[in-house]
Amino acid sequence: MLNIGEAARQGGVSIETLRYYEQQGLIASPDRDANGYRKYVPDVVRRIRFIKRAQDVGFTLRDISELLSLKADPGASCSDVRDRAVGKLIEIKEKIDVLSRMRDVLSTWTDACPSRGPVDVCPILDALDGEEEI
Amino acid sequence: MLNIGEAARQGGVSIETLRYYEQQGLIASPDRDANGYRKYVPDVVRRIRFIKRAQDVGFTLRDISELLSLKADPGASCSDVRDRAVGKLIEIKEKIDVLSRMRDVLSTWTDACPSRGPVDVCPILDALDGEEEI
DNA sequence: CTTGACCCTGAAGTGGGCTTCAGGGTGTAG
DNA sequence: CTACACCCTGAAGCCCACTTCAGGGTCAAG
Repeated sequence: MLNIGEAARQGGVSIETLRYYEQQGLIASPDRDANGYRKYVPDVVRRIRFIKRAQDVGFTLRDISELLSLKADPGASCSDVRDRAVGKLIEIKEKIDVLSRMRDVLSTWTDACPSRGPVDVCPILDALDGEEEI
Repeated sequence: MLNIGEAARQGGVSIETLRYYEQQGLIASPDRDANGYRKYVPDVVRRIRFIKRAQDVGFTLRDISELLSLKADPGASCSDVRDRAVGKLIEIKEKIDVLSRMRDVLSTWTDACPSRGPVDVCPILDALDGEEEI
């Protein structure tokens, strides 16, 4: 059995984060010691890492909550999980598209800027101020 | 002269947003009519669009504030502006990199999922649960 | 007995960019 | 006169994932 500090260390999160996860229902409320301290089964570390890995690929805590429900539900199918992953993939691709467009515009602008001279002839400010649509 | 509704319409933002920009110092407090209504010079529309365009390429309102200060400062140089743009470009590229990695991992996972069968044999959940680092 | 590391709680704060709310005044058409 | 669109203010709420705060208890070493 692990106290919260040990569980946090092994899971790679802070103690506060762990309490937050519990409050959000991502981790079951553990039993308590006589002194009121949380006592975790070692398996909680696996759960924490699940959450972190899911976050690393873009899932929100709300998403992860759903994934954990599916994981625990014998009636759930693999395609339910895949659907969430595909949905997230689409979200991420959209974000990449938006950011790529920003990058392209900014690249054009920084390339156009001579990097010297006063701001009243700055092509970047001109672009921001101008009538042309991006 | 424009009242706030007209300025908002022409700038493509909401009235509340305009008041918020004023509060944040992005737009100068306009003169008021006898009834207390804001009266904008038509040029405010250009300012609003500057802000929106800058947001569109990834600048935060804080960044935009700085850009506007540079724009108004005769002592500022073009390279000051370019530096912010280059910094933002780097930020954006980093975000794209992070998202691209997420996309690649999720792609691998969704490709590996047969999309049928129960969740206890789901490769996506296995990956999230597993020991392998992403 | 004190120090220091650990644990507990509920509530509030953070950042970013708004939006919403509560409670009002103004202006004009019919 | 009434309906309706428009304007005003300050404060609070929203999302997300935490972090920080205030104020306290527990426990082992020296």
